[in-house]
Amino acid sequence: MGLQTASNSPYRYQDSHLELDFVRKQASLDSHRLTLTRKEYDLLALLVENAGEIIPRPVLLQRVWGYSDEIRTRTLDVHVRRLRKKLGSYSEQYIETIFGIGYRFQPFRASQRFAGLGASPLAVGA
Amino acid sequence: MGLQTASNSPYRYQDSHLELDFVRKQASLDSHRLTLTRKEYDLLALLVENAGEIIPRPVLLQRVWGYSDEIRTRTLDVHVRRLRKKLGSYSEQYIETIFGIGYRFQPFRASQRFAGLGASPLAVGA
DNA sequence: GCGAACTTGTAAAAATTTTGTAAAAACGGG
DNA sequence: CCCGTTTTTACAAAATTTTTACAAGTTCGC
Repeated sequence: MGLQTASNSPYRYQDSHLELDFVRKQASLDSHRLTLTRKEYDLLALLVENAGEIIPRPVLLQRVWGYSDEIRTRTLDVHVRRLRKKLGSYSEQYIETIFGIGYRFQPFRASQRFAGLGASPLAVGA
Repeated sequence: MGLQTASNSPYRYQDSHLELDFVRKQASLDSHRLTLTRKEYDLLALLVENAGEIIPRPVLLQRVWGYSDEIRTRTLDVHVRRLRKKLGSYSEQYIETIFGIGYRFQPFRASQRFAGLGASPLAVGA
């Protein structure tokens, strides 16, 4: 055995709609190639690599743009918007805005169910 | 491991219009001999050998010209242009510009590719 | 609930970067 | 020298990125 499927390779992300190849730096949505600019890809890749986790704005600006905390810019918002556009109807589910903090990528879930009865999905610790 | 169909030798590339003989270092388009200069051939051969893969500009400049990353030159662009000219009407399909990264040779296809992400070894690393 | 202060969304313009192109200059073997 | 090849130059065109300006949404104190 020892077979490693594409879906659990560390060089690749895959869910039912979105696919990312971190080596070739390419993404596809529903088996259709997504044409992303460099910055768009970098941003998406960083979010996807940390799927399920909130990435604060300063961290995104640091890791994708190399910006220190002092710089005031709206380019992150604009890039998020363009990414969402290219993600089409899934964008709302994929890229989540954490107000006052940053953004979070969530893997696709077929049924947008709330996380059971006990734990609130809003418990983000911020 | 890469399958090798019987019709293809590693010393030769062939699709419905373009043919390259890596041993004789000759190319032909629609069965008509292409007269390429040495650099033109080297560039085309490198692209074709990695068909379907993006080759970053620094890699092309290194492998064809021996240039290190510091050197600023436009000779790659000029050579790509001359290659495209000699490839005639197919040039747009064959040699693709990956903005901000490099170039990619695509084998001729009557209908444009639909596939998502294929697994392939050559790293982009840009 | 209301409103001020702050944050994010959005569209469009502006700025920047990258590539395309033509032509001239430089190179190099014969 | 010649002549074909290669490289540089200078500018145009294209693509990307950032900024700007304002709309819309959120938080929080009162």
